[in-house]
Amino acid sequence: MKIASWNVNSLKVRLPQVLQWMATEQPDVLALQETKVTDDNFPAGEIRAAGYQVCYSGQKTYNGVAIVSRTKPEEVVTDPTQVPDEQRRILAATFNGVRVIDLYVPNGKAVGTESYDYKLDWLSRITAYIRAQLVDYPDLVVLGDFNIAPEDRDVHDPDAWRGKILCSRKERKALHSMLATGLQDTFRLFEQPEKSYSWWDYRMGAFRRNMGLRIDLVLASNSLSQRCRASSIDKTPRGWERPSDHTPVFAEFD
DNA sequence: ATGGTGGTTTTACCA
Repeated sequence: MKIASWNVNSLKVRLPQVLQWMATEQPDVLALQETKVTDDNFPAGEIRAAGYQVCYSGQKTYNGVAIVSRTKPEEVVTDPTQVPDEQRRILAATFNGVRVIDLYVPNGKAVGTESYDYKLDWLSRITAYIRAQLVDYPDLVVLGDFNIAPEDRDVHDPDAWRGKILCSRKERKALHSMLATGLQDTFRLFEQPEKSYSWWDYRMGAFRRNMGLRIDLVLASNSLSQRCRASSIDKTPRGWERPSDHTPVFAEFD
């Protein structure tokens, strides 16, 4: 079972790239973030015409999550009680007995801002939700745009980013608390190339210069992670014309 | 040097 995540930064703009990537890579599940489309405008027809199922939770202009899949999404949840939030950032569904939670973690803007406090509070609440989900679903994947680089090796210039948004101590501590519920960062279960990143700013030729961060993660529950046989980042779509600023990440399970 | 790029029912804001 191949499970992928991609922050598409507008599904309207990126739908052809999503369909192309799925045709090539054949994931069983693809979690999307920043779809930026309301549910009544969601391109479900095009996705179903390509032979996939889809569920979604969106809003106008900002945020929005969706999961494209081979099999029908079951037990779909958009608003867990632990995380009251008008922003559309969470989508949970079950595929072949594997619980998948798609997250678009708040960016946080800058350390010390109201957005930063919202991010930390949101992370604390979602961790409570994950803890509860693990009781019901031992085979659990939590994936998406975490807007946190877990460690310095996930940052192109750790000294320049030290203490900044996406890298601050409190954000990393919040991610650690989430992992401590019983999740593994699947990317680090395997040997990986150095300087592997999943996001590059559109500005300053960041992709060309590989000035990136690894902030898109596929986490798997301890029991499911024992069946993980690969975890990778596919940089190819970031090099396409009119790309998202993120590239797909994915893990494969036996 | 506080810039720059891209998306959005835009002309300000978020990332």
